[in-house]
Amino acid sequence: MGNIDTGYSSLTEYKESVEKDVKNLVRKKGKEKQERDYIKHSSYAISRIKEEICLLFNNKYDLTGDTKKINISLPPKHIHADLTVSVFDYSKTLRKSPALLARELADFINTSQKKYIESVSANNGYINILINKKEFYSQILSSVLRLGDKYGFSDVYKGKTVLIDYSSPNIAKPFGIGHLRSTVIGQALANLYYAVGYSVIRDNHLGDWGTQFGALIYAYTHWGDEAVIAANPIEELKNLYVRFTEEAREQPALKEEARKLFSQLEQGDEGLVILWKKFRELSLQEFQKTYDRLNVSFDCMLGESFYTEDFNKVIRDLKEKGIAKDSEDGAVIVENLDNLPSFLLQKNDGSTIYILRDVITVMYRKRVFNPDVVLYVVGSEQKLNFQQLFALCKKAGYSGDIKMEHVDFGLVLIGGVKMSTRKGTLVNLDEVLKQVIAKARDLLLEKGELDVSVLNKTSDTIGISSVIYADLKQNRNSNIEFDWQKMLSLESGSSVYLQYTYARIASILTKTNVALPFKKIDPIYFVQDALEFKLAVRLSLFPETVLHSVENNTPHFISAYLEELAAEFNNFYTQVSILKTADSALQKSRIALIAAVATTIRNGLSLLNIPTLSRL
RNA sequence: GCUCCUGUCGUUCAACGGAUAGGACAUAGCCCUCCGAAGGCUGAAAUGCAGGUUCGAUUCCUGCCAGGAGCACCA
Repeated sequence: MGNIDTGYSSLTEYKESVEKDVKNLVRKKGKEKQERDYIKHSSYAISRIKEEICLLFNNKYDLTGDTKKINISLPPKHIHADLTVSVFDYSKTLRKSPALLARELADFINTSQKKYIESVSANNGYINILINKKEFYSQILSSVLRLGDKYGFSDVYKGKTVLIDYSSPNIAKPFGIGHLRSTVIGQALANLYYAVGYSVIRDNHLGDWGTQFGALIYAYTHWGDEAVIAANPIEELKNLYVRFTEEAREQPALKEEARKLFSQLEQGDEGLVILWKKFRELSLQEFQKTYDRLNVSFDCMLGESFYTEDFNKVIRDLKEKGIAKDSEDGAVIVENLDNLPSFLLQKNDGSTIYILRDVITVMYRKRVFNPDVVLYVVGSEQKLNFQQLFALCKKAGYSGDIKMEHVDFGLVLIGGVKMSTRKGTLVNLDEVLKQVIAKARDLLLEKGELDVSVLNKTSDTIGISSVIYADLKQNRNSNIEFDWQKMLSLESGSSVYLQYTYARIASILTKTNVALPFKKIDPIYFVQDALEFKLAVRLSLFPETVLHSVENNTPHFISAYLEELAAEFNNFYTQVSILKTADSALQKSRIALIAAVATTIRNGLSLLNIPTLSRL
């Protein structure tokens, strides 16, 4: 965080100051790991059910005994049951037909002693479960309300460390809607991994090094206008860069100039370092505004510029290991690695190229953070590069047993093709936010009765949320066709639906004078409507959903879950009046239920880095 | 040319190899004197084509078709 303006004036000083920040960070994370309170996953009601099933299965057949492998979910609508477990996996290992196995297991379970399960029935390869409602219901509600904003968290990955490399915008280029994807997916994953017990290092791997800076320096010194830049830094730096690429097309010699300048920068040329530092800081100030709006934060911003030390040593080592070699013109290349296309490591003028800096980054991360997992949240167009990077690091022994994963995502397309800065088809994130906030504001004014002081804040929150949510609700790997109308939609299927549901509940709770969170709920089962119990069962699956989402790096599992939960609540809401419930014990029980729903919606959205409002 | 990704209602997205393929927008209707209608309820509407694997395929394999991305001195 602290390396925006540390007053350095040379590359050496810059790196020293960053090193110091990193040392503090490592200490801080170590301490946090020690002192953090973890919530036992086994304490959740759903875990107890799974354990019971697991035990019963193992009593009948000698199955693996791993609770994690029990596949539990809600049954489809037409099945009358609370939960369902499939036996397909076991049917393969036991070489029995799914239908027969399910029947045998169901019969066995029905004649055994049970605590949480009332009874089961077999259907095809499924075992449909009726739960001991009294026991289960009170356990779920009390755990949601007791844990509050920690409901859904667990200790499953306690002790593990993950480093997440995300956002990583390029200096001197506007923050496009494409970078939003890496930023919001990365931030959601950071929240999710933390929730299941990981120690999380959030690293913004800035694109602040490379030949582009040679180009930028050339453009700046030849065409730059100080006053224009001061007025609108990023826009002007972008214009300079665009002008450079245009002119370089006419005169290829300019590219040579840019390479030369970058090479000099890399060798620490004082004048060039000052320019580079200026570009970097101007950009970071702009980026910070965007991060603040999105409520995104990092533990460190170790850009590419930080990983250039000792690259000759690495090159030498890779050559000795027979992985890299000199090409005829003096560059360094890697050939025949795992059948991947060969690639360049170092240019023939001795300066570094991105993949070499990535290798050094891996080594640094291994040495300093020693993570179990590293996630690269980067677009799918870089898939090949990561295959090459991972293969090289593995072969050279640089990554040890770190699990490195490219969490790729599709492009944001416009008119079916990739957005491009040069073609001017890049949609600026600020522009999107501006419009969506204006739309939210109009809508709020239409609904009336909001005083101006909260109007701005609320429309900001709604607008920004819906942009984040639109991205996170879909599977990462497919391309997104950018569509203004869809982007500006604030109806069902947007974050507003969830925030609206939350606000509805908050409103009821205010009217019943119940402050959230309330600590105690009577452990009595008092359910009149079938929907109440169904809601509770769905609530119990939230911790499972969080885990599932982490295991697949898919934040959209959370949004899907929340939308189903909200829909079920809204249905309940139209059928039952909480305020008019005559029986006071029943009313109390219902209040606890909706409070638990609200808590879960809030927690889920918060994992996606989206805030809730008690009033829209 | 080679490699990878994606083809699902009109549109845009879901669906660990599993039960009747699910939502949203649009569309045809219904529901506010009643806890917030930014809501709820009821319709119509889809797995690119051809084979294969098996108890079962939108999902896995092969071929074809269509769209997108990548393939050394950019990142």
